[in-house]
Amino acid sequence: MASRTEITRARLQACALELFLARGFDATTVTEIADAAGVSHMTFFRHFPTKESVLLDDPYDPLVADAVVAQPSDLPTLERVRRGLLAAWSAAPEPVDTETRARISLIADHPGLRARSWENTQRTEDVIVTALTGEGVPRLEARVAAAACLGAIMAALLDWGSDDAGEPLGARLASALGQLAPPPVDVPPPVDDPPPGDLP
Amino acid sequence: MASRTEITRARLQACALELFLARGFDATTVTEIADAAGVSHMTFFRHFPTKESVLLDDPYDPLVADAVVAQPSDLPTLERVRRGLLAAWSAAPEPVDTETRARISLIADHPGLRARSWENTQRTEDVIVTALTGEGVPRLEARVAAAACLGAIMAALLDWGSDDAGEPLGARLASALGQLAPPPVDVPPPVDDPPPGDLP
DNA sequence: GGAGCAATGTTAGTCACTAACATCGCTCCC
DNA sequence: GGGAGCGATGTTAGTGACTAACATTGCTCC
Repeated sequence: MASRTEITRARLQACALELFLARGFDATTVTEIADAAGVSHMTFFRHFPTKESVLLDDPYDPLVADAVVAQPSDLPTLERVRRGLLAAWSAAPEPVDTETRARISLIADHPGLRARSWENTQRTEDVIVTALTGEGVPRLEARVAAAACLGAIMAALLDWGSDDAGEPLGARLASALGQLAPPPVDVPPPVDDPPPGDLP
Repeated sequence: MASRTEITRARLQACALELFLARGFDATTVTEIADAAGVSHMTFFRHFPTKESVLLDDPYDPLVADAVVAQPSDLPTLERVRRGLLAAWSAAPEPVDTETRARISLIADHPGLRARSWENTQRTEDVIVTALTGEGVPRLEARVAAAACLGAIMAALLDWGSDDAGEPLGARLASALGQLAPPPVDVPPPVDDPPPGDLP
């Protein structure tokens, strides 16, 4: 059931999105959003801690961590995280309506918002890293695997936001993570890394 | 030669770092930094556009893009970017003094600063992506490769910032990028991705 | 019908950041 | 040597995000 506060919250989000699309994020003040929603600016901040968060409140799931941990533990960590994220998405793909698209577009075209949205991603990263280190995976290894996979996902998401080109989001995400997959056995000749000898 | 403005700028940076370490980033006001440096708060903003930028002004190099493009173009894009970044680092490893360490520590322990520093990384990403797409690499592919590699580097950097543990930074960066390398031919049995059929 | 609580409003403040204009100090040129 | 001119800085006044403290409203449950 939709309580009073949930209604207010939803109206604030809707009015904010509308104003952001009409005038741009920076040119819209919190007071204007609150006025449009018929509340005071204090009510806005009781529902959203910052102006950005009215666009960015993706409740990043802890079940992503479960999906990662559920992958076979003898896989390299990167591959484990990659398959976990793939599994989490196909288990519960987020609905992609016009409004979501508009939100992501706004974020993709605004460096400050892109940066802030990375804060959400970092929370997801933390959840994954905590789950993996709890299983004995070295912390740096877990962090790098999570950051690389989430970086790829973010790139695909923002790329889709700044230019849809008709391709569905799910396909782009799958293709992004596919790039991080180990190659099909023989395509690139196995070459060693350049000698890291002179790294300080 | 150090012009007057360069001296002022350096003093602002030094005073800011000192105050941030003593009281924390949020508890330090720009006016306090300016006072400590013996200038007005307006002078601060003439040298740094934001309070964060006094910590984050890493001039992210365009020669990274050159190093990436210089890698063999028949490699998969991810591997090309990975080797390019490795080459760029070993060609010009950034000096790691106490002050740099303190700066990165401050950033690593502050979610807002971590997010902002991602803005710098995005500029590097843009440079790499522009260079690669100029060579015919599909945009999404270039973005994903750059984001994954830079995500791994950021993770290693912040991990090092939040807990040095004596290991040199260069070793951590090399190990982070090493995780993204194609596996040595046979370790993980070549398994197909889970069927992506139901992706919307 | 009133007690109590949750949501909201009011007011006053701090701080990051900007714009407009004044001043100071150095250099260069006569 | 003495201004002219210019770059760096100061002053002042303002906007807007965000916070804290306290008042008010309106609904629910006894």
